[in-house]
Amino acid sequence: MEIARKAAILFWEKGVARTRGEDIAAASGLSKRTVWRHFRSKEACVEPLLSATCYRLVTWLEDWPPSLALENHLTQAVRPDLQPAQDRSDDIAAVRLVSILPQEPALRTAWLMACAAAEKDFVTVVARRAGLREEAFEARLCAAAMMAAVRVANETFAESSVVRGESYSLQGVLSRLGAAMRSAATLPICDPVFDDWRRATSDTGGELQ
Amino acid sequence: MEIARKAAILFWEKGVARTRGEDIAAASGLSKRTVWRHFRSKEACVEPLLSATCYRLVTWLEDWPPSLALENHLTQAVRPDLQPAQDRSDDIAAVRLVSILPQEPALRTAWLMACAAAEKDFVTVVARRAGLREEAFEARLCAAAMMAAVRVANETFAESSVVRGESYSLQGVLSRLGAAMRSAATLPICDPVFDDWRRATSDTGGELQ
DNA sequence: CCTCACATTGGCACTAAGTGACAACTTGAA
DNA sequence: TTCAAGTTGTCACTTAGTGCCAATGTGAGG
Repeated sequence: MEIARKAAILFWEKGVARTRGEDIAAASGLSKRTVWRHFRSKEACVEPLLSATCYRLVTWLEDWPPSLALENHLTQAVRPDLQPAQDRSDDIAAVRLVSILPQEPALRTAWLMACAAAEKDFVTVVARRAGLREEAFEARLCAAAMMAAVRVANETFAESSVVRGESYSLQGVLSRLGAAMRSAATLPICDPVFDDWRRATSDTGGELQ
Repeated sequence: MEIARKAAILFWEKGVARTRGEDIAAASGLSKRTVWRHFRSKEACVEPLLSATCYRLVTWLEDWPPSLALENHLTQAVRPDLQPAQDRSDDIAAVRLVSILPQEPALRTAWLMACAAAEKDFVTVVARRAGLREEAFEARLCAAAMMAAVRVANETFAESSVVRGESYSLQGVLSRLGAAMRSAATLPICDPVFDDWRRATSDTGGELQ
């Protein structure tokens, strides 16, 4: 993670092409060998940072009470003043990287991989809330569609905030994010969920496997 | 594209790690230099093949008449007997690659990039059908969610057909695909679309943009 | 038929990414 | 203390990927 932060700074300042693996290693105070032991590739070095922003959402949603709607949980449980400063600066670094995706095609692979990793874990949240098994096609589909919404919202947000210099409050971002996720959801999990509904559908779910 | 076909065979037979760029070049009857001129990386060599399957869907949907529902267009316009043999064998190669994604993490980047490329073009189809501009957030969101559905359906299909050896008809695959896309769509474009509805909503769309 | 412009390819030297093997150094439990 | 296991560094090595220039193909205009 420390490596990821250093790599993000270098990528942002010098561009990906002008940053060598050796530079990342030096900036992290490690040997080249150690960097390659941790990451498959140069671009993958920033994946933990990119994943972190996505995972943060997943984490927030992991303790999403069944009785609350998505937007209510997001805006109530996530208190801007309680977010660690580290997280905040990581988010900024991640958003910066996302904002230069169009100029840095190599970074896109890292971004997509980060989203894919978060999606994988998000399946668990979706499956639990919908009362489905994690392998159920319906659960995977819903998680993928919702994460796609998160991805596009992030990309749009990154462009408008970094490139066009507009600024947003965390609450504003969260409500847009919530709206996007809700509209993309393929299962009725964004509204409060009740056990009797779950029980009624859990054995029919996942017919495509 | 020829390169992509040869690379896919090698990746499938020997695995990605055991296939060198030189091997791909030799199999294609080209020099190493030329291969690197066409592709950013070893894994990217198979992107055209992976994109092709995704693009095929996009292409089919490009002449999707406004008056038809998604499933009707797919099952009517796509005649299994009219599909070129080349396309069919490309599809098989692509599905094989998708089926080994869990064992070949390096391939996942190529797969995600291919989906992202198709998504970009799919935005056009969605925007036209919804009467939105291509830059509209709502259009990008819908395209992303639907392409996520296509991706997950493909992954699920690849697993069950290649790994578990089940077989499907093209019609069956298309109807599942159509159902997945419909459920992921965030705009009402899967049902027949009428101009008056489009006109009524086209100027309010894309408010986040 | 020539030839000039332009695009595609190959060859070669080179840089940088990434790996294998082994030794040194922790760290924690017995 | 000692042993085992995990982490890091060094060094040699392979492979990915680029820069540069020459060679070849290809089509338009003379």
